[in-house]
Amino acid sequence: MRENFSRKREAILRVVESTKCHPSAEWVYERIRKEHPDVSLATVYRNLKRFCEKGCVRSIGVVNGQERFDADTSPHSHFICRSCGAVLDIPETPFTPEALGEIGARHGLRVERSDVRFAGLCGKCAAKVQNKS
Amino acid sequence: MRENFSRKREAILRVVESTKCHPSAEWVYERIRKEHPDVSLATVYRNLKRFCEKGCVRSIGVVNGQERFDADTSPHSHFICRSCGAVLDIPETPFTPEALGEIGARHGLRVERSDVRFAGLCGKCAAKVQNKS
DNA sequence: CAAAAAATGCGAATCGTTCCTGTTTACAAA
DNA sequence: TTTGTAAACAGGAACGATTCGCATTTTTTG
Repeated sequence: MRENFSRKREAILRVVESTKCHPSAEWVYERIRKEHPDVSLATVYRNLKRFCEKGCVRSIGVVNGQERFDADTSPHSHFICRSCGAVLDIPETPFTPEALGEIGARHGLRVERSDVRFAGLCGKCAAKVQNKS
Repeated sequence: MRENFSRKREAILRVVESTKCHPSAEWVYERIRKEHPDVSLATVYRNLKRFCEKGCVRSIGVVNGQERFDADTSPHSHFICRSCGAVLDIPETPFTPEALGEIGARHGLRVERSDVRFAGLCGKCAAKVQNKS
């Protein structure tokens, strides 16, 4: 049985789950308003935070001043284009849970997770830069 | 010959270079004011941004809402304590420049860098949690 | 030293996010 | 169906980090 889920909460989760663009709160808000014009931005923020706490959504950190979210909580990394801000999934994940344990032991820490962010230019932006010669 | 360096700019860079705490702009501001009480917060921000552009300082991203900086630009990773927010250096760096090239080729991207963030509890905070049993 | 360029201080503005408060909704018991 | 209660919500105010605008000061150049 699913948890307590109000209509709007469910709609917000569906929006996050239905995209691979790693949306910001604002993006989710714009999108949700097409179906539910009476949802407030505060509700989007509240629920995104709640989903992260419950573990069904993951924050992938702040990109250009906005926090970005991902409903795919399986292990994977991200690439961020420094030109257009796009966030793409990258399957490579260098550290196994055991490796995290070893690193933690070596430094006297309890390492729970690792996040890898690649940065550079996505295909489109790399092409644009080329053409400016 | 070093670049154009005003007195205050130099002082700000020295502060960043003199700590391993991966400071925020606010931290640098508080610290610099002990020697130069007339430095403004805007100048700290302006110069941190400039140092990042010049490459002599690196941003290590946003931690608890504040951007954190590191004057050690050699390859290394970071651990962030989810309880106290401390940022520690971790020598492990899983991707060589060649590996980044390969990953980029595989996905049609120009991958320029990778940043690894470990998260969990630092020694002190792990101990505190233990004691709460 | 004078003129031009660069850097700064300070307060206002911006922007993402969170908080506050009165209202609405969901759900269970009567 | 009505009533009571807790959770969720809307909307706007508040907040905090960062940036901007512009007058003033410092540094550089000739």
